Amino acid sequence: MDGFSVRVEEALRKRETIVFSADCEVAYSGRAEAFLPRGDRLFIIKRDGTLLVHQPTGSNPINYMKEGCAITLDKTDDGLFLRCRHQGKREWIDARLFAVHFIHTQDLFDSERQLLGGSERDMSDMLFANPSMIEPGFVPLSREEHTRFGFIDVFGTDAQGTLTVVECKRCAAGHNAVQQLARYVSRIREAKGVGTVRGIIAAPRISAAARKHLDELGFGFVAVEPPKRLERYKRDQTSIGDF
Amino acid sequence: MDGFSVRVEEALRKRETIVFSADCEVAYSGRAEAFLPRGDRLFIIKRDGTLLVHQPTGSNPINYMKEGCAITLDKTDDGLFLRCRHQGKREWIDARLFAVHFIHTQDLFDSERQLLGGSERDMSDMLFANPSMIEPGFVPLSREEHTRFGFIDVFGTDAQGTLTVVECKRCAAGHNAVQQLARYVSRIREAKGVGTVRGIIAAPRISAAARKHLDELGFGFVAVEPPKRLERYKRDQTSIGDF
DNA sequence: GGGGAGAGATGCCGC
DNA sequence: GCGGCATTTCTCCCC
Repeated sequence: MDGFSVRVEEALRKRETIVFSADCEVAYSGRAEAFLPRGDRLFIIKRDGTLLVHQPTGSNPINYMKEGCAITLDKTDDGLFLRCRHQGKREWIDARLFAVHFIHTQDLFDSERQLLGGSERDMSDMLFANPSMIEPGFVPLSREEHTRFGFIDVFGTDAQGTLTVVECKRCAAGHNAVQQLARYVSRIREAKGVGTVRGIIAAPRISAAARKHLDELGFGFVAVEPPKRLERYKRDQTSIGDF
Repeated sequence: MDGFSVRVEEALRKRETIVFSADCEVAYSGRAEAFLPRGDRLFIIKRDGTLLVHQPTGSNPINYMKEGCAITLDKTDDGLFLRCRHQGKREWIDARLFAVHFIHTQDLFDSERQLLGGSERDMSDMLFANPSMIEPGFVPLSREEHTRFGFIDVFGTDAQGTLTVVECKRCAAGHNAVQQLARYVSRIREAKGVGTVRGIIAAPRISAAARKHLDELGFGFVAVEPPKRLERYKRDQTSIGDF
């Protein structure tokens, strides 16, 4: 147990990644309040002051503290505590460690960022470059624009020259998408003094309730799948093998 | 490296928790597409078929697969690959492992669930029990109710007997909160044929834009902090020490 | 299983 | 810093 303290404190000083498992109980206070009774968990401490506590199942940490928390070990008469404080956010986690099963500390070298495709951004790029996917005669004017009316994915004119707002969703559109679209359209109507501004949702699909709402407002829906532009890139990566 | 394969395969068979770090590159395809170039990462595999890939900084996994994926090791002429397939979701992750730095496998015992307080649910419970926090004369009729109008946090009558919908937010209220409230109020007006249904947002604060929208619709705002009911509970827990 | 809404949401960007 | 909005959101609950 003492060897554990020494290793943790040395690794914290060297800003190494720390992984250990322990029989423990955990308390959290901050934006909410939580208490986790005794059991075995996996702890991860990163050099940026991130703390993760994982149970043996589930993809999300049962407790966590974001980058920038101060972590200390506190050996008291009541036992050994791992204390984690986030001064800026007035949050803290205390874990009482009844027994430590294993520990590993290591310096990890990684300067890479992940390349990501198929996002809503990629989708609006695709529609901007291929406006006929929205409808024949559509002329895009701008995309991904932070206007004073809000953040509009694609903005343009239809075959009749009518101003048209396109709201993209990379997955099924719901109420939120309809309400966002309605907000943009009504603000542009007001601001431009134009009675006829069209609204279109572009998404792989739309929920029945949202579709009903959309129809009532006189807006349109276009079925569009998000692009997967990385597929070719990855096929060209011989290093990652065959897919 | 061969010892690594043996340990992983034995741990997968025994459904133990597996932790290892490796110099690797990672590809993902599913809801989106991603590629992560070579670097050191920490891998966690849980007995329920969860895979997490962590970089040395940041609180979120850079790659992950939820519960239920099939994990295999594949030794090819191109090198060693960790392959993770999620048949139901048509998602996969392939990690090419250039070098493994350490590995630990262990069976973890944990049957506990976390007790949580300070949620929106706790907030509406508090307002239901203390209706004067909304306004004098407010009489609550229901809370957290799934009605055919939607999910209404607190529903009741004001001092004049007017039907009133209260929408709770545990943090700052924004546009969504105003739109939710407007939707509930208009549906109840329609359904009951009542012209006068009031709407109130109860939250710690409200954004300026949302407040403007709220005022235009004739709705009200009440500043309320979410309760922290676990504080006393945890103070009573002598086992977790002194706060 | 789909839809709707909350979450200790998180993260990003723009003002 | 706040605000708005996407997210491989995740999670729960109800229909």
